[in-house]
Amino acid sequence: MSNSPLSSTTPNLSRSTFVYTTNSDIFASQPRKSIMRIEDEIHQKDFKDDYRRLLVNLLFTNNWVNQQVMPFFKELGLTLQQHNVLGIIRGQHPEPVCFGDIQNRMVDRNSNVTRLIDKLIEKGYVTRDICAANRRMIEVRLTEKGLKKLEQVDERFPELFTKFHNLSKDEAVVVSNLLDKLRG
Amino acid sequence: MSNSPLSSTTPNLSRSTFVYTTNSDIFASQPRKSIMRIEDEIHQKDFKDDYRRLLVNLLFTNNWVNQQVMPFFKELGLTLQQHNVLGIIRGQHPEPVCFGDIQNRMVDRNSNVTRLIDKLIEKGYVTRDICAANRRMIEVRLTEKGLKKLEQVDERFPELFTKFHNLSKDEAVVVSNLLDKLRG
DNA sequence: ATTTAATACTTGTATAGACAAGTAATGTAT
DNA sequence: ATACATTACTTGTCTATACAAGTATTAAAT
Repeated sequence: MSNSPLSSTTPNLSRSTFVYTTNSDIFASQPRKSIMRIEDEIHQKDFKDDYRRLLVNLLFTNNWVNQQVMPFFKELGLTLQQHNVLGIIRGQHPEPVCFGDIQNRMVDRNSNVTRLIDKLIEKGYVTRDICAANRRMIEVRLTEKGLKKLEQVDERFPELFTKFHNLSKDEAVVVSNLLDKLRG
Repeated sequence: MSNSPLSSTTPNLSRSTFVYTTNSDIFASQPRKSIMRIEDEIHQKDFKDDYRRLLVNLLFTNNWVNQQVMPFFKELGLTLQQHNVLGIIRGQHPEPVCFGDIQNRMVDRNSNVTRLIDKLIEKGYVTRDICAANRRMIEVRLTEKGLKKLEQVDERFPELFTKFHNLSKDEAVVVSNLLDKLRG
């Protein structure tokens, strides 16, 4: 290696000694799983502020979540947003849904509903019609094909959730509730 | 309103009755703050699966976090990623850092370091030089201007963290640790 | 010494996100 | 009835992301 202060090739293996123990550890045949704390992940010594650590952890975790979720939906020929929208439309099925309601119920509300629906029409999963009662509005309906696709996703969902099984159900609930509280 | 099944104009006010209580509630002059659960946020009745609720909550919370954070950095003339990179470079200052190390330490590792650094050079916050010892590598260094900008951000950080004060410090630590555990 | 492989960064492209401006339909006020 | 405002969706533009292919330099193998 070079003698420069740069050090790109140093292997990225500095795992923390911080370990979550469980009662059954003594009997475990596998070595205890060490957890990569956010400080190690991004090579930062220590966060002065607990809220700062939380912020960075949320951002970092989001990237991790995306990496778990994106390939899952990609295999199924959907994006995360497209699946989200399909699910919303199914929630009202066989009644139609308008764009505004889709927008309000979306997880990512910055997404452009018009263009998302365009994609879903291309794929044959939904239809769009001008609403007779209010011609500004668009009625979006699920097709048979769209319903089938959603069922196909449902079947494979458990497989996706296993990626989250590092947390117990109770812990998952705790995180969810605290995230609700965080947003206020 | 129209008689169609569409209902875009129904006000979005269906707040949950689910409320976090504290010991001091009895003495509080303000009404207790009701929390918007993820089910209410996205108008979903109930999640069958705790892990599914967690997944949706993580995705939704990420959007919320971005909305808190983006305007903060925008006012300072930076993006979140640009600030992240500047911070990494400062971590080594006055030694240079190469692209690979920046990549490894970034919160969002999908970002294109080349183009991010280009932006930071445009703004005069960093310099880039070919590493003499290994001419494949680039030495990135912070300028005085870059250092000043980071200090300016530091000064205003507490203001950003107040957005997270719906959680106590202890709760923030709990969430952080559980997120570490989630990623495994 | 020359080929082959690996490393470190660059560039291209297709898609998605952020944000503002635009259009058409409807509601409201006089 | 007409003008003005609001609603609901559309379009444009700029930037960012995801992913793949490309270039230059160095390391390793024979």
